Amino acid sequence: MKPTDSELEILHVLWSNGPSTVRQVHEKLSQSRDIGYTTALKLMQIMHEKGFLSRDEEARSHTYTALVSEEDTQRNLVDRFVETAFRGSASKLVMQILGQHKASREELNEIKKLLNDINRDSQDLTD
Amino acid sequence: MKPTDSELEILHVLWSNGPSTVRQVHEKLSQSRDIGYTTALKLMQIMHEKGFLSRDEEARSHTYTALVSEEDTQRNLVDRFVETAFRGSASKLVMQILGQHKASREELNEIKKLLNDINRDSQDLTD
DNA sequence: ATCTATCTACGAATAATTTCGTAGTAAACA
DNA sequence: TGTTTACTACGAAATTATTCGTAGATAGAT
Repeated sequence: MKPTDSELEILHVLWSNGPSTVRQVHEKLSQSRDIGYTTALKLMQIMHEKGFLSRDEEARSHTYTALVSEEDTQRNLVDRFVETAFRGSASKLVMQILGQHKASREELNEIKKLLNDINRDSQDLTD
Repeated sequence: MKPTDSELEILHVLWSNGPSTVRQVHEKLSQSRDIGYTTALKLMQIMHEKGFLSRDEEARSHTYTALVSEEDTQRNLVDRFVETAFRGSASKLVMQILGQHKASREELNEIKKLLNDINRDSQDLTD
């Protein structure tokens, strides 16, 4: 299933900080936007019901852990996004980004390296 | 403003087929999913209110035209998507797609060409 | 002229998301 | 021990998106 935008915010916190309590997540979210504590709590409870998070109820303040990996989730989101926004053309999306100069020179070089690796397998024709 | 998924479907029809009536759009949408005529009508009326579409009311069946371009819209959507799903890292998104082998060899070569053009301006270091 | 098909407008039901207040409980502290 | 603090659970309001039915008007066909 697809996490909502708010749910993604929470997943990002858990992915970078590891298992956390509601308070820890709320503190993090508060840095970037206005959000009440019980709002964060409710969201995490719903995510638990949905199976996105596991919950350790040993301590009074429960500790939540992401059950979905960042990679899998992003793969899923990208698939959907390519479908709805680019009618299935992943390369059109890539071209769109690269054309916008949204990547630094280092990043471009990294991407190019990756491309070279891929092309090595399948007979590169451009160079 | 951000078009919803349903609105995007309609925009795609108008982008590829040009100005169309509700009936024409509905016929196209019906090919890929179940949707009532008045649902399509309502969606297009709302999109008109939101400023996504213009409407020619000369004839009894109104003709709608997209007021936002495919390029601008996709740029916008990509920006949002990179922000919410990849915490701002466009290159991570690109790597994700390329790593998935979602592009054909021809597409990969096209992308590589584009990268070469970009690098030409800013002193390529990888080759 | 009447009937039928087609169109728009509009209201409203449904569902999903986001938000927070309140209540109740347990821990920590004074 | 009694009070304050921190936590969960729950209900519910507000918002947005999606859906379609019905009503009314207009054009075209018989």
